[in-house]
Amino acid sequence: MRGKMECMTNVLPLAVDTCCTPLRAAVDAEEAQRIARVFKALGDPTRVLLLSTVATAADGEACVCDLTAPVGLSQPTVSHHLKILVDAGLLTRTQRGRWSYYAPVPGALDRLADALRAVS
Amino acid sequence: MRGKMECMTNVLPLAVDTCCTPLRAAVDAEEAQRIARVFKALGDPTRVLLLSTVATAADGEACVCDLTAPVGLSQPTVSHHLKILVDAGLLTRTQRGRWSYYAPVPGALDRLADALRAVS
DNA sequence: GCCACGCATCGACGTTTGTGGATACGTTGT
DNA sequence: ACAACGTATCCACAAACGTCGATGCGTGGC
Repeated sequence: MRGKMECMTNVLPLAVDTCCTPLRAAVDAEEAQRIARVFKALGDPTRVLLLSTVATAADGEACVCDLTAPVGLSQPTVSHHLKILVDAGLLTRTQRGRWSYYAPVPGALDRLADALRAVS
Repeated sequence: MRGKMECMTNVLPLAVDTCCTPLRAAVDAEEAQRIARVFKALGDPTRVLLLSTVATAADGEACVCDLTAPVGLSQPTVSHHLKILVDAGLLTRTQRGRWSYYAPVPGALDRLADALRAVS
């Protein structure tokens, strides 16, 4: 942008190149929305804690009753957060007996790190 | 969690090992909050688009007037989103003349990817 | 000194989000 | 069949968020 004199605002369409080059992102609006939806799922400390707790569990999975104590929230709230993580593609839910076991999706965080690199 | 009979809920403190092992996350509550704050900044499609637009700009920086058109929002709204990205440590702001130039913080996204790996 | 410009801040409004209590659903054991 | 248990869903509510118009602030040109 060296040598820029003024900005694109209120510039006639014919003189679009007299100012700044038209800026375009590496991702389009749809992909940005797709990426942001996953990031929003991790935009809450409770969900980061839940994801980390599930990922570091002994068998790589945990049921809801195991997760309420570590985060110190009620069971409906924990179920709510877990559902958001499942919808974001970060956790899976499998029901065995009366319990719902949540486990991390393999490679999901790696793909997220790749998406992070794709932004810039 | 194989051989689990019942959950930790309503279990006497003395019998804590009769059930599941007490779960602990790889990150504590404070680090989870620190990580979530950055992810929350990226949890909006407009901000993802803004970050990508700034990062892929010709000189690695862009002023506000260049960024309103790509996202199709008003100038106050764009300034608001840029401030959030700056507070999250993802962008820097430098004022030259009448313009405010925003540029990505080097290595910020890489450090975020590392934090992502530390979660699991 | 004055005006135009680019940007940040403020005030307001509708929407979304996080949370917990109450409740419904599916499963297990008796 | 029935009761107890673990979870998901529904409802309500306070708080936070995204957005824009109006306004204030600093800079540059006249």
